[in-house]
Amino acid sequence: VYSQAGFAVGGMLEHGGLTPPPTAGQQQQQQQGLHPGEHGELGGHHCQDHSDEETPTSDELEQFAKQFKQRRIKLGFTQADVGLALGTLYGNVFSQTTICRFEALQLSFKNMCKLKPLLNKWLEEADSSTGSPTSIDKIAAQGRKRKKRTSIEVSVKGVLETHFLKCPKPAAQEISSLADSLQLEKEVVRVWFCNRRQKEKRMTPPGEQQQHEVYAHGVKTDTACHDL
Amino acid sequence: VYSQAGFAVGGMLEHGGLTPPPTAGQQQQQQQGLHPGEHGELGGHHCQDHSDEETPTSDELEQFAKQFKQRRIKLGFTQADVGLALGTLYGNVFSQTTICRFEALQLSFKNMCKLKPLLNKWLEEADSSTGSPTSIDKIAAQGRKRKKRTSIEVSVKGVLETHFLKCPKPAAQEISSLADSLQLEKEVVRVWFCNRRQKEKRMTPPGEQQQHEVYAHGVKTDTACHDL
DNA sequence: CACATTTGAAAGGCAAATGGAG
DNA sequence: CTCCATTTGCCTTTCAAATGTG
Repeated sequence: VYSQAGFAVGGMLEHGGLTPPPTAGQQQQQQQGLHPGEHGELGGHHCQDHSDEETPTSDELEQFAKQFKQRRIKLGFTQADVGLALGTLYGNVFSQTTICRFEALQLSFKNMCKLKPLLNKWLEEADSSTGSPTSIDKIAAQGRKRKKRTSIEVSVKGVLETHFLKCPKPAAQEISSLADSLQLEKEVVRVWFCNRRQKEKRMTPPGEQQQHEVYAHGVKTDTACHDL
Repeated sequence: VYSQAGFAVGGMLEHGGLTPPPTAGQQQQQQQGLHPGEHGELGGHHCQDHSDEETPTSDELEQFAKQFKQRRIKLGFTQADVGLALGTLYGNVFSQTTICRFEALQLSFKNMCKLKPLLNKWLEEADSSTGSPTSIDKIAAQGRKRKKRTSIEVSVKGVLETHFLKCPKPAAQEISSLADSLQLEKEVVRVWFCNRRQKEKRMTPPGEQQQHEVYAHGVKTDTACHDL
């Protein structure tokens, strides 16, 4: 949705090496997500960076992202390849989506800063081993840190939704039995309700005040929804 | 015949603690009855039915796709996983996108017919090996058949586009030198022009009479574009 | 738990690759 | 080789699952 108007079609046809972006006269529209400015707000604790890397500026990030993409493509890797490689190399897999966002500068500033070192490392790695384009040992990375995202079936979602309407805040026990009957982990169901509530919140503000259901009972802090 | 009747599959002994089938609430579709009857929808095709597999009807495909998705999810695989697995199993990798399209019935009838057997095979495989969730030997599939899609950089595209405007039908030699200067395979460039021409065609028909640019030179059927 | 944020599975757009016919 | 139809995938985007913080 963002215009991403930045591409200056420089006729640069460098081969082999890659020239740092032209820096030709550019206007560069305002960045939407990157505002490095305020990391001092919560008591002066600056981004703890390794000695070798300090908090980059938005411009640096932008430059890096651009170059990263260029090289990646030149080396013949897809975003997905990179995401996977990060896992095999540093035990921290990422999805193609995340790499995409990084390249498009669609992550938060903090998030960008966090990923940059990793990607930079990968880039060096990939670059150096250009000579050996052989099997980039795709040994599956086992050290997966984040839980794999669960896909919830449409029909199952329907059931959950129904329950939510009846009781947006089920007690632990109810969650258990629900999870049980749906063959889902209890944790997944619990989180689903949390997220569902968040969603409800997000959607309500705009004028709509469907207050009947929610506090008609007068009970508020209670988790009572005993009727199923 | 596909033993698709087994969806309900109560069995699956899961030491983990999974409870048998839900059976609660409405049970989604449960009719397994195949309707070998009506055929002839989706155009009068005549799918080459191999000896072992009958050409499925649209309904059958729909049923299969639906069940396929359900089981895939239940087994905890992503579309991407499946695509990859097809490669390791039968040397025919597919992207997540394709699996997605299959499930959503967004492929041509012929295409659906072609993929169904493969997916069915995978499904059986995956199903049976439920007990051994161990490393699903993701040995990279070597037998890649289709060439990996080349990503063409934005700036490079710009250059190609420029050339196209000057000469939509460059001679082999020109293609060579162009490919050379852009560091792309000649074949990639050739195909790019082919595809570009197709695109041009697609966009023109609707009343557009964009004759100015194209044949301003007066040369039309000629492949002459000697001025670069 | 609420709320903010990170992150990914699936789906959509466009086009790269393929195959058949001339 | 071309054109053209078709298959197929890279990148993108949406919605929400998972995680982090108070």
